[in-house]
Amino acid sequence: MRYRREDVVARALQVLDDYGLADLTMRRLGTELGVRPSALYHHFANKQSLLAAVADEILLRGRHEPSGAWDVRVTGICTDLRDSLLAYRDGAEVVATVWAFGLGATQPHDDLVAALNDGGLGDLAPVAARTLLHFVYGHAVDEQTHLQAAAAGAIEDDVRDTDDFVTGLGLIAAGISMAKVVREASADR
Amino acid sequence: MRYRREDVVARALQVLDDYGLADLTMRRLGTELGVRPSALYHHFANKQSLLAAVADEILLRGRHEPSGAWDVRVTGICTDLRDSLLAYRDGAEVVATVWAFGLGATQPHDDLVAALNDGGLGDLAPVAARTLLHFVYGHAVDEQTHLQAAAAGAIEDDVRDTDDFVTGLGLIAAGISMAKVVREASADR
DNA sequence: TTGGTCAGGTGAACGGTGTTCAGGTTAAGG
DNA sequence: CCTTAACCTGAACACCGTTCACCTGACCAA
Repeated sequence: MRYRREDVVARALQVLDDYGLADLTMRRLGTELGVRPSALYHHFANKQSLLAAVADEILLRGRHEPSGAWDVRVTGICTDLRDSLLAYRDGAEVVATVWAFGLGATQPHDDLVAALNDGGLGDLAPVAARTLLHFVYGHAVDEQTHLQAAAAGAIEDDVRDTDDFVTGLGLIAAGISMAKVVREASADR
Repeated sequence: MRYRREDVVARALQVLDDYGLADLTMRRLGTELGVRPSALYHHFANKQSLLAAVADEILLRGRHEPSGAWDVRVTGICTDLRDSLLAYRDGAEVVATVWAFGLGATQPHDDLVAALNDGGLGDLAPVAARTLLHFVYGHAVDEQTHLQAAAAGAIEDDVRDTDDFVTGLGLIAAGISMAKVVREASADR
């Protein structure tokens, strides 16, 4: 059996979901495909590139085209992003890392900037977008970490995290609305 | 020469600052101290514990006792934390990871919750504190990553990041103030 | 002064990791 | 059919964190 790039990515995503990021190793993935680890380097220059492709695949599978008013679109992008990250084991860490290293996973950022620009945020749009992303990624990583720690020990609250996410997101959204008002008021001067 | 726990931590912090997190290995640290790697396990149960001690040391060295009105204290804690993270190479990633894994680095969180409680945020205090932390950690990690990428390639903007930090922090602070007002208004009902 | 205790260190190994590379194999297209 | 290129092998390299039986030297009580 010979594989194409997309086959490897799909299998990597499955290994990630089944065994976690720590066990997503080139040897493990090779074994899973019935192939030597070195064969994987015909599809990806290194492991980071593989993970970048996995991150993009995670985002692609959970993507909803943003629609509606700019502010509901902003919160929609964030909650959809969160759902995408939580849909696969360690998904948040993978996507956050890839994004931080600038190797991919730019879709959520681009969508957010577009929505914020439609909202008239002007040059505040990029800052606001990154602020939102830092929150979503940080919260999702936290949630997934504690969720996995709870799976091997004491029981933790589950529903709490969703409320926390909505509340935290609302906090930032409120700050953005406020900044928009201030911006427009100073533009009238 | 025989070492104590604190000596090892100090040296680890120096290795981190000089060579980065990737090169802060048990073997490297051992060599730096003129000691076999196995000797380090007399001071720390594992590498994670070592890193936790390093993270706490980073925070301790940059710590300023919070003072003033609750809201200036909140922004003060955040900017001081950012300064602490940026004071050492890869400091942000180390502290953020230790905090995420729940192995230490709780001081900033505790300080924030205290300040927000003084501000009458009530049960919103923990959520607001974590939202602020996610922003500070995320922004600092981003900044340090791009700063290091710029050190080995194209030139990047430096001052921009500080402005972005202040702006983003202001966004969240505004959201918190707004939530506080809403909270107090609904309490009058 | 002596003898014991124990924190600190040694040396060697174990099982893992990402990555490289010269060469073999197989499917597809002219 | 034969060539070409994509795919894969096998073996090695240089690391990594961690464990464990054993040694050593400073300190303290007798």
